[in-house]
Amino acid sequence: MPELPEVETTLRGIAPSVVGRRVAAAVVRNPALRQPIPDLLPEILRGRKILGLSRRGKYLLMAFRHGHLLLHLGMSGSLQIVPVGTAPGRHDHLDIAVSGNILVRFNDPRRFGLALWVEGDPSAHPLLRNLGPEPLSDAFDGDYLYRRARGRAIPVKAFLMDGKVVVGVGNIYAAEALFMAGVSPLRAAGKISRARYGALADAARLVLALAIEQGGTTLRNFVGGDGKPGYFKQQLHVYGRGGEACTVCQSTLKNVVIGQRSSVYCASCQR
DNA sequence: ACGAAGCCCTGCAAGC
DNA sequence: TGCTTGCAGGGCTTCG
Repeated sequence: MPELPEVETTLRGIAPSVVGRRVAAAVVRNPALRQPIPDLLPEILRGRKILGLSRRGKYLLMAFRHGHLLLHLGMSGSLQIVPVGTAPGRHDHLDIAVSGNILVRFNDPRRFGLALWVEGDPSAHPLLRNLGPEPLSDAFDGDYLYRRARGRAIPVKAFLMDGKVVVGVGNIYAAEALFMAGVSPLRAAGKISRARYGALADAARLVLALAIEQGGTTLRNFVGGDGKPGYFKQQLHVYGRGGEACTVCQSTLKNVVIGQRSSVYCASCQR
């Protein structure tokens, strides 16, 4: 499931092959994503030059002179460069062929993803304008989290996964960051000290940076833009390990549900 | 304003 | 073996 590191990995894998090239053709096979892919997308993109590829949270933005293609991988989506002429598979919903015989293919079995055309300033788009800061930017630190948590009663894990607070921290990395910082995922967000938020912000930053370095976490069959799997999974301490032994103190890791999400933590290391 | 719950969708694993 | 059931989950929407 793509979280920020996986989206970043995809961006880095795809960008060198597409930026500066022109769209030769776009093909929509199944427009029924979270929101429908616009009917006119192929016409909008044809012949246009891709000026850049960037990321905001888990959204990818393909920049053109007359607008942006806004992409989201949902929880099962992937973008890959495939050889031109490769037969499309069952969930290959969108192809973007660019000059130089390069094909970018969007695959998303669960169709929680998104491919929208945005005119004007993309940061003003309803899906982007309320997003919190990037976790790897200077705007994200312990003081920021502490300030935003004033008066909040929700469990800190749900707080950390709220895109209005900070973008890109999904279920995997929230669990890992909380473990690393020694903070219980169940603790009310408003009842955590400034110092502990400092540790938590550092942990989130570290775990995300590490995961990006490793090419993301491969779960199920995530692959980056270059088709290679990520290697971060081997370093997960708590995610997906409920019932197993804590890597630090050997206690049995607990499984709880927080905000509809399964959450694993060590009741002894995390307070 | 806040927080909890519901919804979208399909692959996979577990259970019968 | 082949069916059914339940779970996974990002992020928006709805409800209280």
